Amino acid sequence: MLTIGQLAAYAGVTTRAVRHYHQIGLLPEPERDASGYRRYGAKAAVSLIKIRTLANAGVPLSEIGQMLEADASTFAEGIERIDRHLRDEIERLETSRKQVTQLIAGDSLALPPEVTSYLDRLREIGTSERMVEAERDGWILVVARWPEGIREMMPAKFAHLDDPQLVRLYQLGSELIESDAGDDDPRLEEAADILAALAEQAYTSGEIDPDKEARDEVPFGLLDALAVESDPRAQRLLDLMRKRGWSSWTRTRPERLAD
Amino acid sequence: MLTIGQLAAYAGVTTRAVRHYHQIGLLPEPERDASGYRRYGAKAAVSLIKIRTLANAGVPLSEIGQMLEADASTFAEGIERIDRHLRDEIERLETSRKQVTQLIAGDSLALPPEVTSYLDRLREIGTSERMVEAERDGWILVVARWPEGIREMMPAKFAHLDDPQLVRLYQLGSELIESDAGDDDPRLEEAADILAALAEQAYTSGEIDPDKEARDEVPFGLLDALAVESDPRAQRLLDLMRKRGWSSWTRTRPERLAD
DNA sequence: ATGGAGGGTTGACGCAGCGTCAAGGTCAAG
DNA sequence: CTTGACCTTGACGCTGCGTCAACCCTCCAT
Repeated sequence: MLTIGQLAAYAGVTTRAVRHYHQIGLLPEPERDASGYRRYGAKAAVSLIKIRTLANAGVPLSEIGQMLEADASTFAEGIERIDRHLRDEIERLETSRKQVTQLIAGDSLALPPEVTSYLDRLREIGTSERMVEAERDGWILVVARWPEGIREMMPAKFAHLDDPQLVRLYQLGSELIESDAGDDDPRLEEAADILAALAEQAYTSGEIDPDKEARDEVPFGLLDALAVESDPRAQRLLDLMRKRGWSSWTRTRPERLAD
Repeated sequence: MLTIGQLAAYAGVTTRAVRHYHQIGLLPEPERDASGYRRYGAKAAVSLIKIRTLANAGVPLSEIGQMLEADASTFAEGIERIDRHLRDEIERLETSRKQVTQLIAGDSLALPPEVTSYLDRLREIGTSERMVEAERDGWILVVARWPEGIREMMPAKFAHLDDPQLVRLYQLGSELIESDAGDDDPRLEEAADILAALAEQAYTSGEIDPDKEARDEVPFGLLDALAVESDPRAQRLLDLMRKRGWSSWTRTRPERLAD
């Protein structure tokens, strides 16, 4: 006759686990000896080992009881379910692992490689680190909203970097964000002019679909808000854009107000 | 400004999750509006998305806060840890899956294929189903104790089945276990004779190492107990073996009492 | 103005599978 | 007789939220 400790050791589990199985009725409570100790026979050891085998395989304890009582075909059916579940779980972890290894590269937290390359390009053209970080956070919001569409829009974004206007814009942004210039800095006007010009280009070339963007206002609002939260002077930039007939600098759609 | 529901929807989580992150201090509580509603800015959305990215990757919430604050090298180190953990987890599940698919074959619950083949062989030589089940439970105990050694001992076991004595023994066992014969059935004596002869053979041929087995009494005791629990008449068999100078039928070692 | 739908608020319990005290009683050995 | 290793029950803790409950707020249609 085994004590609970011996039984547990034999099956390679803790005594707490055994008592837990008793509590949930998975393993029947054995007889007690004179002093109230549980005393186990060999069948208990066999049962416990079977239980652990299924539990190690990921079967929830609540199902193990039925599985051990089931006939062959029901059992096989249960096994099938378990196996599917295990496959799904493994797949989930595999994709997690892929994402995690991408995280090792600095910016890629929550960002696909295309976008991190874009950020690296920004650094190459002299964009300041804080500006890149602001840009990165913006992309995080964009990717969260259009995880699929991101791939198709990136080539155009890269191409855009050949435009000296855009390069100048990032330069202005870098200077401003690093400086303590006030709301009245003339570079804000210059930035607004460039933004308006770029918006005009994009709009007339049909690159922007106002209807499409109208249906998805939230992210644009968030992007504007993010800019202002990152640097309050962005508010002034938004105002300047509105004066020029654009509802915001990220939501490049002419407003009715412009009428 | 977003409500908690809008924020949650944007990041693809539930409001409960967001509130949970507040509770544990992972996401700072935002300002409230006049009616006490939480109002979120864009930075909260960015933070929440970052949090979910790490959480989806399997990072415990308790570590995410530090990881997001950490510098690049500390972050990379954390990622490394996470990745190792993911690898281990995947491996664990893979082995579970292997075990589970083996379970589909009937007897293999907690048993390696060598043993299930052995059980199938027993069926072929006419061993009754209940006898096979008893044998199977015995093997479960054996495998639990010597998971490594099982592979090397099985060939000898298979070879043993060529011995007509052993075949007869399983036949006797099958008959007895299926019948309601009493303690005085002469077949018990016959079985004891065979067992004693086999034990003698094994002992003189050096197949058994008494010292080795002495160090590991528990499993032998369990096997004896299992037999008796499966069929009380096994007790009589044990007694008969003891009379013949063997301490039990599974623990094939001569006792001092035999002096 | 009213009522209902669909938000929001805090508080609390529930889940799986045990780990881990706490506060004792028991057993075997020296 | 003591000591240390075991046993007993009971209860809380952990992770990451899900799910009531009971109530308040806002907006829209009537």
